[in-house]
Amino acid sequence: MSEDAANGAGGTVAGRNGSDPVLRRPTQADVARAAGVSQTVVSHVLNGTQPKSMSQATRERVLEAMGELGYVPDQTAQNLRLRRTMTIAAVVPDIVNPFYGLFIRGVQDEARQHGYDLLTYNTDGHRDLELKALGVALSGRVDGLVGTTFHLDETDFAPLLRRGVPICMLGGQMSFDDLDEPLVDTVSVPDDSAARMMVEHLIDRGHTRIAILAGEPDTPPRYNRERGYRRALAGRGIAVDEDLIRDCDFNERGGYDAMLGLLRSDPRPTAVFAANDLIAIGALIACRERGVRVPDDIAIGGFDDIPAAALVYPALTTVSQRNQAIGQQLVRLLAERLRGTYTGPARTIENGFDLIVREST
Amino acid sequence: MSEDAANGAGGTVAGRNGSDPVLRRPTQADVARAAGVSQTVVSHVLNGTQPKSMSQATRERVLEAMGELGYVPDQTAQNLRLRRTMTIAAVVPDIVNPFYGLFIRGVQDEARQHGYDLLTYNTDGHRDLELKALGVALSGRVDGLVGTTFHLDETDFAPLLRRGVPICMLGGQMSFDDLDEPLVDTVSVPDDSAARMMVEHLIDRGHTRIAILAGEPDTPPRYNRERGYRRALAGRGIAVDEDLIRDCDFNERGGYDAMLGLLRSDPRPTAVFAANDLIAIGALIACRERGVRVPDDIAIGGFDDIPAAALVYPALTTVSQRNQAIGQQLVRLLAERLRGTYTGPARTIENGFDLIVREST
DNA sequence: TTGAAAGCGCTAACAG
DNA sequence: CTGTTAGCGCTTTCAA
Repeated sequence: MSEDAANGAGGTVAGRNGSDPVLRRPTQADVARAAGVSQTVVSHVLNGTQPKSMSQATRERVLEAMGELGYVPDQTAQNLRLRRTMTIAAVVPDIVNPFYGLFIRGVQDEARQHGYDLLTYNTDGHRDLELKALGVALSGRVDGLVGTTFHLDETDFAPLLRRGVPICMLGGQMSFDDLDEPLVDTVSVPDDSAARMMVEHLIDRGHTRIAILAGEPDTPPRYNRERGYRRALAGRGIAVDEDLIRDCDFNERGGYDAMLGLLRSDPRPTAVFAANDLIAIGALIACRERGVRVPDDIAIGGFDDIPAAALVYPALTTVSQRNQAIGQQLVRLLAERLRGTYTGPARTIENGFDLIVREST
Repeated sequence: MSEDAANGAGGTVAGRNGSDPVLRRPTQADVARAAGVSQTVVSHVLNGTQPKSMSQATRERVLEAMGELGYVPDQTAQNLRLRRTMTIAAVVPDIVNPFYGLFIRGVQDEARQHGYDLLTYNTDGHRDLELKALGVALSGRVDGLVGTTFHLDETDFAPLLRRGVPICMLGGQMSFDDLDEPLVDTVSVPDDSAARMMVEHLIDRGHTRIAILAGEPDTPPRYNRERGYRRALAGRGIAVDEDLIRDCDFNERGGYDAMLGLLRSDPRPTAVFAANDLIAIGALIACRERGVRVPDDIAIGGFDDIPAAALVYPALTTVSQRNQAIGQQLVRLLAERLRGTYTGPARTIENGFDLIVREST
């Protein structure tokens, strides 16, 4: 109502294709006109600049005009002018995977804490989509980047870094994790040590014929977890049977299919280490269907400690990555760079992990 | 390297607080200078405007300069100029809830299809956070809005609608769902009918003493699912025992706690309808702990068909909302409005649902 | 076939 | 205490 009147001549704009007319957003100029001041003043009361000097009367007049017009500052204009968007991007393979869902939630909460919005990208672990996600940072849409990628290396990140866009990644999954001098801040999850701990737990339970449902080939998690598996066996003097190392998709279906294959092998393994909980749960289901008792006939260990791990039957022994905390941690590192609080070389924070023994082993 | 040189005088800018110097992003002006043309021409080759007229030679020179400088158009400038951001916002209570995780994934995929990026907001079902999410749309950061809110009504959406920002919501959860003339497009999930179907299934199994773990008070899902529950009982001539209607949080903990309460009631219910799968899973765990067999002693039905529902033991009978499809559907509606392909009155699409009978009932 | 210039809405240096 | 002015990087009319 008052908004309509105050917009003055030409205050409305034709809706596209003849729908209801749409109001033009009021601008600072509109507010200034309504309050009888210059646009500058409006900007100043908006931003609280010139704290001492402005007269109380003017400020109130402006505030009132803003209220009447329903003025809301145009972020796109602020973004251009201030050269920042107060938005960060989070890149993950798949938000539906509870591990990344929790991770994103941590990112989200921490980002809000610092006043940042969050743009999310699912890459499904495909390089082209991962690159596309970097593109949004290159085009100035976001101020920084967190997340994890499977197929990017330092040269992919370089253009961003050169332009001063800070990047903080979930490490231990990055291809360039082995570089001497990391280029981006990372929270590193020591996948190999964690995997090793899990497999050693299996060995401690008396197993020697231990299979691994290793995940998708050519991905960092796969690589690191398999490495941990091999080291655990080697450390205890157990020979690796390559036939016990099985590829599979990182989800229930993958675990289910691969487990069926494993059940046909002779002799059967007495324990299996699944590269993530989704795989482990799929394996659990395969066993149940085939009448194989867990853990009596076969022990199954998982990885990630997603919420469902505690809920399946038998409850899954797994390794916790504290994923929500990782997301928060990452944003904290990023925020320090965005604020300029920290400007030093790349940092690596080693994330902890816990072996969580439940019923499946 | 070439980028450095080509930026020419003043091409670098001091990093904040003395870190490595950071390159200024090349602009169209930089490209124009390098190619010996005007900025206008650069813009034209970038956007393919003036398709016929430009000389091949010029175009190539410009393209080459772009490549050398590593030019990427500044989205914030485009946003301001074009008055659109190619970004939409998705508002959900909690992305960690698999129902919304899947929903978001659907939104994400469909949005990318149409060239839109996605800004996500978790509200935890709190009105203030829901309003904050609307704020980003008001400030011009996004071109449209999808998602679901618990505590907003038509008056909250009005300012956005007035400004021509299209909104498409997951209905059946909205407070103004009962309005004669809905103001926003909705994909409506008929919670009440679906809940009714579930409860009737329980009755068909011979149960008459049926409890409901109803979820959080004063939320639309709670309201609608409880209504379906009441109607099912009424329809079969079963009196409602108000003591069998229990509040709980929409998660496993809530289901667990409420179920323990229910197990203490005398006489015990022989079946319980949980307002979502997370609640149902919590209830399952409570039963297992107390040695109550499901479904023999108590049958449990859920709602949502999250992936874990098929994986718990016993596998959960539930009702599927086809949630990923809902997200896609919503974005499709939104995209039509953004493109101007559709400009008519608000549409409501009734979403289907399926009763999925597994082992828990 | 190309270029000059206006302006999207805002911030901030500077002048009065 | 308030206003003038110059852009941020881009698109798009209009003129040459």
